[in-house]
Amino acid sequence: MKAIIDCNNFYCSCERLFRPELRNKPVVVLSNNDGCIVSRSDEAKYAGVPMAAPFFESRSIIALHDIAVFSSNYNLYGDLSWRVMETLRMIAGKENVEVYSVDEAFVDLSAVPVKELPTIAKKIKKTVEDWTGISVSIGVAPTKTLAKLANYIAKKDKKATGCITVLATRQEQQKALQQTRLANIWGVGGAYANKLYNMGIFSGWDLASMPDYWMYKNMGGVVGSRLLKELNGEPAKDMEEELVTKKVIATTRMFGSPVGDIASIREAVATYTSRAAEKLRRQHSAAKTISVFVVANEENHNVNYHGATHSDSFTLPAATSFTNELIKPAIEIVDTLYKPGMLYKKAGVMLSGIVPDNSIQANLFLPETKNCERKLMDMIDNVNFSQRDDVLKFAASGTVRNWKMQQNHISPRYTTRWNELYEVS
DNA sequence: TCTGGGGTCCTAGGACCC
DNA sequence: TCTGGGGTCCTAGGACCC
Repeated sequence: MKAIIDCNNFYCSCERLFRPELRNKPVVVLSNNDGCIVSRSDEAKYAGVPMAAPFFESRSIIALHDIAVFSSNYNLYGDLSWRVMETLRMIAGKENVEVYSVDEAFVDLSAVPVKELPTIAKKIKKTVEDWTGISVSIGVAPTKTLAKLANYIAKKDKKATGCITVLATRQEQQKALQQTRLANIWGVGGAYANKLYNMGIFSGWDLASMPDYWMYKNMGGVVGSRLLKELNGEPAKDMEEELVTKKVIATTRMFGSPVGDIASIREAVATYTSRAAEKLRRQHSAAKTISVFVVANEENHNVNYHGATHSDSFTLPAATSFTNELIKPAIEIVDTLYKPGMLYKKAGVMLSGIVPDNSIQANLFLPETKNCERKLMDMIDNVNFSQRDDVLKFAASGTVRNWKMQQNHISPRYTTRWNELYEVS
């Protein structure tokens, strides 16, 4: 059996942890640049705030219900996420935990007798909540997909389930599948859901009853076959090893407001490159190819028009993880993409052709300067990581940074900065 | 006029996830 | 006026090779 442990309204819970007066009050958290609503407390959901909708569209409903608004504070969420995951690793054993996202983890419970699953789930829930202050929901079932389904049911009616649902028998699974619409099944997105509704397939159970060749043909080949197995209790998505190395590393951002001067765009791209290189070094990799794109801020021609994207890439003579070696080609690409007189609203950097970094330790065969650069990178990463912020940066990244995103409702970094520490009076 | 068979690698695009 | 960011996997199709 597998469990999925999912933090309830994670970003909102993090904010409320340090603002106890907001407990039982409606709260929302915004995406980068204060663009969309990405997390809502239960009270905000009841008030009718839609998920993933633009912030400005909900302003009136937010004012009406006196809803607390926060810009996203990734320093805070990252730190609390780490605490939750550490707790799970301590309870279940490191090798049985797969961190799936910032607020979710799968836990392998195959060693636990079926009878004891509800008790264990309760224990996990209580421990995480006692140790971190973050409430969680838990779904348990034989496969990852059914565990996600169990978790969906646990969250849907928190009072009835106590935020825990175990689907151990086929009868329980059948009932759950029958009462769940397709779009809420893990692995069925909007495009497939519409297609299936038009074919007269509505519930998870309908889908689980289709033949394999049909799933292969209509649901994306082997992806569909795997989904069918998972729905029928046969694991097709295994627990994954921790520390899988990413194959693409991207850092992309909207600007706070449209930007026209090339100096700012160079700064932004240099900054994104630094961040991407940092992610690269964290997984002990080096990249061979860097691509850069900019998105123009053009007039809207239709609803779905998001402006023209211009991109180019550069393949390095050898894979590297050194920020300075990546910034140089990145800025050269900016210079070829940039058109004077144009306004831009977004830029991004992508690193690919990722290979293990073989110069992590001082390398006898490299010139001494290379080994110094490696030490320099390590030092920069250590300082920036301990502060959870860019204390040290390359000059190309700029100091004024007037292209930076808007964060008009940001909360303090309570847990990662001494001078922003939560105070008890 | 007639034009093989089998393979690899790469890229773009579509679907999905949180 | 104002709509995020960062990933994954898979397939199809083209280029190229012998």
